Amino acid sequence: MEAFQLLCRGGARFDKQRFKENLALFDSKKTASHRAEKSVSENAELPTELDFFKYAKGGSGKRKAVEIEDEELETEVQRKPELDHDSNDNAPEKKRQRVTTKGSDVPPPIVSFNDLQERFNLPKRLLSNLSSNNYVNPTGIQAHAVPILLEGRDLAAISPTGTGKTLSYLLPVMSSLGVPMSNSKHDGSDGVRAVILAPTRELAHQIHNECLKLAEGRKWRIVLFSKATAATLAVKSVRDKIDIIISTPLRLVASLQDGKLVLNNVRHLVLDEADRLLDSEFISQTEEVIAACTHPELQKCVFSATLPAGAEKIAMSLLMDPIRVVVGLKDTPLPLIVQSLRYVADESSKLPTLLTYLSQPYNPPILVFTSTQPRASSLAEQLILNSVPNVDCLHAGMTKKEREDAVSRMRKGESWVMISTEVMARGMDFKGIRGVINYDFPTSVQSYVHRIGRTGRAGREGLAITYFTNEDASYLKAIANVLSQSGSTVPEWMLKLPKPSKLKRRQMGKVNRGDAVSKAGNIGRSLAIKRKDMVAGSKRRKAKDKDE
DNA sequence: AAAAAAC
Repeated sequence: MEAFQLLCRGGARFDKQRFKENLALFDSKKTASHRAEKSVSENAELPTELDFFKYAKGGSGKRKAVEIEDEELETEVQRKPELDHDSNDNAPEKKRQRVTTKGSDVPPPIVSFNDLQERFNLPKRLLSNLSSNNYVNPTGIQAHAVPILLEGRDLAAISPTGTGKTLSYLLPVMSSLGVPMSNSKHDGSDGVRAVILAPTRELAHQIHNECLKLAEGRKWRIVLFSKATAATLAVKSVRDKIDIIISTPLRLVASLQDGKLVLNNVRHLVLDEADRLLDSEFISQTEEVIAACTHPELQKCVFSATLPAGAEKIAMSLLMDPIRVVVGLKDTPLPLIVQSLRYVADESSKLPTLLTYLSQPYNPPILVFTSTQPRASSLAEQLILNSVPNVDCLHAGMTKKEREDAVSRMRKGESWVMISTEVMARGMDFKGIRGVINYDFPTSVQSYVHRIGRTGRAGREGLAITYFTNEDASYLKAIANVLSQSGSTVPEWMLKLPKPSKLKRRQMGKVNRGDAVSKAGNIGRSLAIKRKDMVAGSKRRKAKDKDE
């Protein structure tokens, strides 16, 4: 491991001169990356039926017409504030991100953050913290979600990657809490008042940072839950002064089971990346946290860029009289991400293809996704051995410190090529990421959408390239559909590929996509799934108890 | 379905 780190350092020298040259090159020739990619294709022998570039002349012609400005987005929001039906069947050529809401008595959206002061008496400090952190105008999801949450309603919010979901729940939660627990005005009810759940440590950390920005100037106690903080919170007098806990589910569950944490005063529970937190691997933990939040005035909300039908049903069953807000088309990436699919024949041609790509001028930093931890490590090693500069690696098999260091290098712009696993796929907001390469094909539509959503954030452009081999053929159609739906040009033959079996379609999260909102009675099935998961969860817990 | 992630 140490040897690897040394290698990493050695290979990771920051070559400012080259960096400058690259930037200069790219400012004048925006299409160079496309050309670089095309020249690579000469290396590979393509079977005619898989010759992507034969069909994809000019790459993303359709997409160029789609220029989304934040301002445009808002006018759209103002014009159509209260549409009352699902947008799933809308034509994909809709250029702008539109917002659809569903539910009873939906509060109207805000136009500017200042509206919040009149309508909800938002603390002045929060408003000034917004502007001092350069939050000027609310995004579509913020305009809709903030008033809904401030009215105390439960909410399911679906909005594309990089559209400001975090602020959409932090702002109303902090406003609703009103006065920090440390303030002497509080002596009645004691204990943690808000819990925010996220699926990875890195994401919890990032949410914590955002939360601290809003907290500036007041004595909020906002805790990024970890082993260390869990120990200090075992003391009731400390715990009772906590305002917000941000955590991964399992960390909270561990403390709950130890009896060292009580959540019976929690008034706000947020599930970020909700579909992930409700999937079969996480749901028993998530449910345990939800069950521990016993306060009758508990407000719950779920946020994600994707919400497959199964997860949506579970989410809706958790919420009380919920409002559902969808920005854009569900399970669809932002249109300002230029997406392409790249045929690489087989496993052995992936590395040469990537090396060629990285040997040409490209826009750093880029994020490269692999399917497993060992593949991430060894790919990073290979790139370093091949003298690729500023290569970095991040997966959950690394130590906490290694992970933190990698994130900080990324934030500082020191990494040009970050090799990672799914751990980086969701929620992480590295503003500068120019491109994403799916070195290994994503295993679901949701994974694809979240992975490429690491680029093209907050109105910036981004590039997404997905390698596919012959082995990935059965999943290709589903991903090709995503490209097509979000306005990228896709070769006809990909869309005409035979439908994968029903099993495969379910794997790709595509089943029931059209009629996602439970018109049909699939509730029995979803309950069955839920029960199965709970049994699995309790079995796991029992096994754990035995161990201890 | 499988890997990853969560402690």
